[in-house]
Amino acid sequence: MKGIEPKKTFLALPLEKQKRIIETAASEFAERGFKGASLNSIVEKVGIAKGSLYQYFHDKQHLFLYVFDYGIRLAKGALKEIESKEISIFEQIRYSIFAGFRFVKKHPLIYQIYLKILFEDKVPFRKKLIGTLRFYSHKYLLPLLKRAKERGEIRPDVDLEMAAFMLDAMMEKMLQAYTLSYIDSIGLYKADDKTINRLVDAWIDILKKGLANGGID
Amino acid sequence: MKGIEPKKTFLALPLEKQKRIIETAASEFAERGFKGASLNSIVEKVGIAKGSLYQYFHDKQHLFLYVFDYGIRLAKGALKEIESKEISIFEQIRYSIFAGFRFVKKHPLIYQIYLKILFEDKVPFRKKLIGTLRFYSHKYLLPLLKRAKERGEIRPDVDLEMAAFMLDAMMEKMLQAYTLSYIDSIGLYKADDKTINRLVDAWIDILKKGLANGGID
DNA sequence: TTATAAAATGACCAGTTGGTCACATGAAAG
DNA sequence: CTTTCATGTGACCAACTGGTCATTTTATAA
Repeated sequence: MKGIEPKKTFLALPLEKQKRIIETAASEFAERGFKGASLNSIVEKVGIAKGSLYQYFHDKQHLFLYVFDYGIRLAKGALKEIESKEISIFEQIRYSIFAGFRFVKKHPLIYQIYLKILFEDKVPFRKKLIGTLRFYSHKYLLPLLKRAKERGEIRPDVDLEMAAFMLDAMMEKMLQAYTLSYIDSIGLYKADDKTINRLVDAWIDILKKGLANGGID
Repeated sequence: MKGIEPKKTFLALPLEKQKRIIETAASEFAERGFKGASLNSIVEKVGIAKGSLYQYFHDKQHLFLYVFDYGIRLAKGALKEIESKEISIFEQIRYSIFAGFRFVKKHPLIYQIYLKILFEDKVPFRKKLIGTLRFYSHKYLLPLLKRAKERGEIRPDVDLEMAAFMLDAMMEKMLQAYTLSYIDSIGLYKADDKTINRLVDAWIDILKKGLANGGID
């Protein structure tokens, strides 16, 4: 899905106008999803004719893919190279969730588009699109966990596939709770850094030690 | 949101016809969400005139709420009274996730509707609707955890609010992975009971003991 | 059988959608 | 100044949407 190009006409536009079009479209897709987004609404808000939009993009899908790809490029490297750092797995996890919060704070629209299309009907290339934005995927987490196990930071009998799945589920839900009030139940919605820190601390503590009382079991 | 009633005309219909209408509508909402669902498509599949649908329900929203409510009634008591059982918190959690799997197996359409409207734009009464289907909510989990802590099954310094949030996130994701292939990464998608058992065992193990090596930290 | 009420029907409506295209505008080239 | 050509435009299109309603069909009652 890399490198979606608009028509040349669009690239000839003043950068300011390009930006206005992209951001207006992103806002529309974030609010209404792919199918629900209205091109009429977009051109009206931007202040251009409908025909002009079709000088820039072949169709709705082309515009959508370009907007998403544009967002991805902005976010590039959000999680870059945490792996290489010489810190414990739990510090790596902490860095990862902070990176996620930083991303949804800085690019709320692209994250909202991601949420909209997660379960939406017949979104073009959904699997590929959400794949590019799921930083907490197996592909990312599993190597971290494996190396941690080799270093002895993780119990040798832990099922790492399951551990990655669990981390993914919890981190994703935290970002959702930060973004949508009706998902939140622990005060994460638009929380300040101090609150986030406190919650992440509590989270990591349970991650490390588990819930059970009395050491091993 | 309890007790959504259709018009009397609908209730006078043969039960078989009622069922056909509800199930066809449920299938349409499950596939396309609230806004995306087409009444034309529904009446065509059922084989009735458009006007007839409006003899049964006031409008699209009324039909939607009735279909959802109907699904809820079927599912009623899926998690009933686990709390009262004299088993450990981890057995209670195990029962809870099994109850969830049983539900999405038995009523896949209503669960798919739930997923569709989770992030959809402007769904009527979304918060209330998803509230009725989120069995793993704070309201349900927190009392369980509190009693478990009092019984000494959970470490006394565990943040129970966070623990409930974590359990919610992971259990929800398991049901999603069971339902949608593109969410799954550990072989949960439409998994058989044996596989589910194995995965739940691995999950509970990590829940209890945590990830960290070496007991307390 | 007839009269009355209830329910089923589908043509129709206004509104919206994504997309098109003949034309107007403007800038550059000769 | 004129010609050429890329860009901008918005009326227009067919396809669809949720919703209406005069009319017909069916069931009930007298």
